Amino acid sequence: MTKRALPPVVARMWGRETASRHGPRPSLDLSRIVDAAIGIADNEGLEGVRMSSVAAQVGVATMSLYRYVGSKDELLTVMADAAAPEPPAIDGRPWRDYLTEWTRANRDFLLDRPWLLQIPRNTPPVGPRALRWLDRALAALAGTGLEVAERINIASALTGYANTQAALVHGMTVGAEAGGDGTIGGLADYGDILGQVLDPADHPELAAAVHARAFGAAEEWIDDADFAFGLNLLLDGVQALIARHGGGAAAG
Amino acid sequence: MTKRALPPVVARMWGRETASRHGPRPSLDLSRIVDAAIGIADNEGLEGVRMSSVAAQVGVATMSLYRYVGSKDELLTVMADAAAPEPPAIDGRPWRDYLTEWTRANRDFLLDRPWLLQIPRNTPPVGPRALRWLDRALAALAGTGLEVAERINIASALTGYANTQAALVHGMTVGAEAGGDGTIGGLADYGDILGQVLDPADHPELAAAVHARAFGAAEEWIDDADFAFGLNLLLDGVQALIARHGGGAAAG
DNA sequence: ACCTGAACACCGTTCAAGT
DNA sequence: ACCTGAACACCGTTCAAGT
Repeated sequence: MTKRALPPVVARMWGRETASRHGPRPSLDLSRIVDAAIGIADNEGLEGVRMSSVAAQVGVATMSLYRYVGSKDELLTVMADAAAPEPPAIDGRPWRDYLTEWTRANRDFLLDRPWLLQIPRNTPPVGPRALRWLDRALAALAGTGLEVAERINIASALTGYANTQAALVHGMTVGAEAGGDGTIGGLADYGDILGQVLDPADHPELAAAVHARAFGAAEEWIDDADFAFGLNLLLDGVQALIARHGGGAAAG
Repeated sequence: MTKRALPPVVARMWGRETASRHGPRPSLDLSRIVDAAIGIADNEGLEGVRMSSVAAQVGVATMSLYRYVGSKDELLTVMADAAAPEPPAIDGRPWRDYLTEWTRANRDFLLDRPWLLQIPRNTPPVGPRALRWLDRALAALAGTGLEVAERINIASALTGYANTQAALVHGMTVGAEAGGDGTIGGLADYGDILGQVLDPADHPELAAAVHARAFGAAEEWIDDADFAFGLNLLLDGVQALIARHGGGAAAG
């Protein structure tokens, strides 16, 4: 309410830095730094992103970066917003069609840049990109008669779902790689590991599932069907809610 | 299928270390180390967990820890499993009642130990505790006629939801604290920030929502109602699925 | 086989000058 | 006001001995 000063990271993400009056002009801007950092993360993963490597990439001394970013954490926060693509266009589609694509696109860009999954998000969305994603989801639900708070909750549940799925698929796909030392190398392995480790007395249901090779079907376990399954759970719930409201166009 | 050797972390989590034949007996075991590390994380947050601080806590040299843990990352992985409580007991309750409590309990222990949210999970669950949680969810759905794969997917969607919600609530509650420098200090701030930053042309729906003070209602925005809302979205979806299967006891 | 001290490598960040 | 080199602090991990 009280119009407090914006937190520094937020100000920077929106280009709201108080412009400096005199003295030499800056030789960089934040977006060049962020793009360089994103490029490094794409190529080498998040561990490749060091203040020194980013600085080298843009051709300045490491220290110069601290003119543009308060800390490495801030840099990561800004990267996380900038690395997302624009949300898909609505084009007048019914809410369910659109939100299906929206959620899928959300998951997909996380899988394209799995290092995004490693950046801890301690706040609700504040960056322009993330807020544009939220905005589009709200717009898609505009005709449904749902209240704003409900629509926000739905969008947040869907983002959460996209995140969870991306993390799961990524964890299964990559397996033993930089970072998680000697972990799991795909689904066959996973069932195998569970089989070796489970105590039927302690994990009866799982032991039965493993025995029944529920994890053996491997390839199709991770594919799109599972994603659609959970997503439709959520969207069915939304649809039921809309119906209960006696609301607008509950097309699908 | 091929009964590969267990990844070292997994072996350690399940106490499957190959016992050593002769020479001095170990002066520690993994669980003492892990408990110490958890204690530190509870008191000081995850940054307080250093190999040196953990070693000091158990009274050995830093280097000794590497007898029990391959790396700090491994230690974190083991901590993440050990820090979870046991899942709630089913007591013959109908699936919907139980899964509601299950998901809520899941969120709650994450909020009790928010440092768990910071530990990146690159794999599906492999620890005994996490697998017991999964097992109980499968058991609760046993009478519904759903297939194992479906039940696993449901459990995974629910854990994901618990995680997302915990992260959201935590991010909103703590605000400016160690780690996320000068970020958001609660919901009033959030609405305020959005108000300052949004461009109505670019974020029309959100701008309208902020204008209508959809974020101003503050206190109740984050409370239990929102959690229940999204959860019921999911559970309604599950219920619809069960009904479609023409399946068992869809009580709840 | 287990424990340990010293040493190394790496990296984020502070500081005091420079222009 | 912006850039920079040197230096500091911190911490995970390797190594070579010790028992």
